Amino acid sequence: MYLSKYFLPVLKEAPREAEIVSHQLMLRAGMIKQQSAGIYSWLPLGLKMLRKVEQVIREEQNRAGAVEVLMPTIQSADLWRESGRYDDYGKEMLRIQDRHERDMLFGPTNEEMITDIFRSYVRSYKDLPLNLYHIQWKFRDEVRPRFGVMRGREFFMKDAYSFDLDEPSSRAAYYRMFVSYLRTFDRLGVTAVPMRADTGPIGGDLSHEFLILADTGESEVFCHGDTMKLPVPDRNIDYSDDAAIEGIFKDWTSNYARTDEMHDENLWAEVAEGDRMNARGIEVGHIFHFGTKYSEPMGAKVTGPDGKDHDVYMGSYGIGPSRVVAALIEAGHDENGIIWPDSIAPFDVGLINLRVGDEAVDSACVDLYNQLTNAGFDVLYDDTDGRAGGKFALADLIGLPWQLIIGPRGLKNGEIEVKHRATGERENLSFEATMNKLTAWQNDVNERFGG
RNA sequence: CGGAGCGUGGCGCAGCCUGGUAGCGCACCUGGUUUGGGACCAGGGGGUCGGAGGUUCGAAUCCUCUCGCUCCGACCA
Repeated sequence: MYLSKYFLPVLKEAPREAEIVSHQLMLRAGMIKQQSAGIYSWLPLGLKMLRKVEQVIREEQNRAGAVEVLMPTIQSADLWRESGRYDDYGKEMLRIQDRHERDMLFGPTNEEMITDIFRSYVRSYKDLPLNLYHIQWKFRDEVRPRFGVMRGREFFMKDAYSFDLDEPSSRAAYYRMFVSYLRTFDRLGVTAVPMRADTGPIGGDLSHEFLILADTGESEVFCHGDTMKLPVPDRNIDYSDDAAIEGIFKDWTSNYARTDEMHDENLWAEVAEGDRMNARGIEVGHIFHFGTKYSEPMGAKVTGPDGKDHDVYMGSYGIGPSRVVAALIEAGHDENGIIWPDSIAPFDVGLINLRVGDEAVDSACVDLYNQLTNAGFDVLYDDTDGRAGGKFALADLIGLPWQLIIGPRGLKNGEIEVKHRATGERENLSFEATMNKLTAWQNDVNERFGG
């Protein structure tokens, strides 16, 4: 992408209303624009990140055996009356009427609708297990939206729903999603820790939250240090091996790990002092196992091997990609701007032309741009007629992993200045050495984080 | 929903207390000089001061109402 043809409206100063760093940086980097309290437009750079996060989540859901659907944002109130939640959900649900004065709502979640889909088609236990998910905008009319897209009213969420014949198989489905979340956050290049969670108004008896660790996180995290050292299963994981999956779940949940909400000082005291880890985190995922809470009132049954009808056991599994984007920034930034993880930056490389209009520099940049693009790199080429300082500031602000700086001075020696955003390391390399370095990096990233 | 605060060119702010017809920095446009870490000179465009009503000869400024936004608390991916 040529910067001159892109739409990247950066701000030198952060708008006053932005208090936390991710919100400030998202506004400054031209990723989002607020339209109303808790409601945002996603501009090209922000959308690019949102899509990348979404895609990682999708790949890991698919790998774990979930099947993607897409349900509408607008739902009929009737479904919610069946489950009893139309009255229970309260003011957080945005209620609207259509022209025929039918009661509708902007979906805050989709348990009812997915249960309706399920009961419309599935009759036999032979069709189970089934896990359907979608990635769709949700609306919750929060009393107090804040922190940019971190707590918006409209937000993007991946929500998966599992259906099983009985409780043991339903728990197995829960464990699969648990493990899939471990892999998802690992691929997103962040440390996310599962914590035992309150099941809340949604009900159920088994629930975990996943928190991305960041100093600026809202939740206080108490966990056993060993949890941080556990290996995340690699891409060859076999999700059909229930015992192995349950083993991973047990490894990750045997140690104490809770947020301030569920914290128990007595249990915490039992953790050896040297093992206690106290940190802050941002909740980005939440999974629930809730049995027949919705299937029973809504009549979602299958015929079992015994020839009788059984209410299906369900669980739901959410990750908010829009919040994840903000959390990545909270977890990775410095005074100059964003530092994206290697695995999930909006572009791989920023190519900076220090002397636009100089024939030699221009053609060197274009050649390198084409070469990199052909090699599979996503490159943002700063071909604008700006000054060096401004270009460097922009590159640091949007936080691409690599900056390739080409100007007349270095070009005389056939060299490019190669800067790594995360470490600040810079070196002068030949064009060939630059390609080799980036290719090695790309291979390493694919190896560690690739699907 | 309780408490606090803020709305003045695109962004950041001053002016308000003590009414006199809107200003600064950045950004933007034109010309020129520059060009390796947010240049300089000259010229220029853009705001009915969130909205409505009131007081007054006169309102960004005082009064009333209203809308929007932010922060703290209770709740949430």
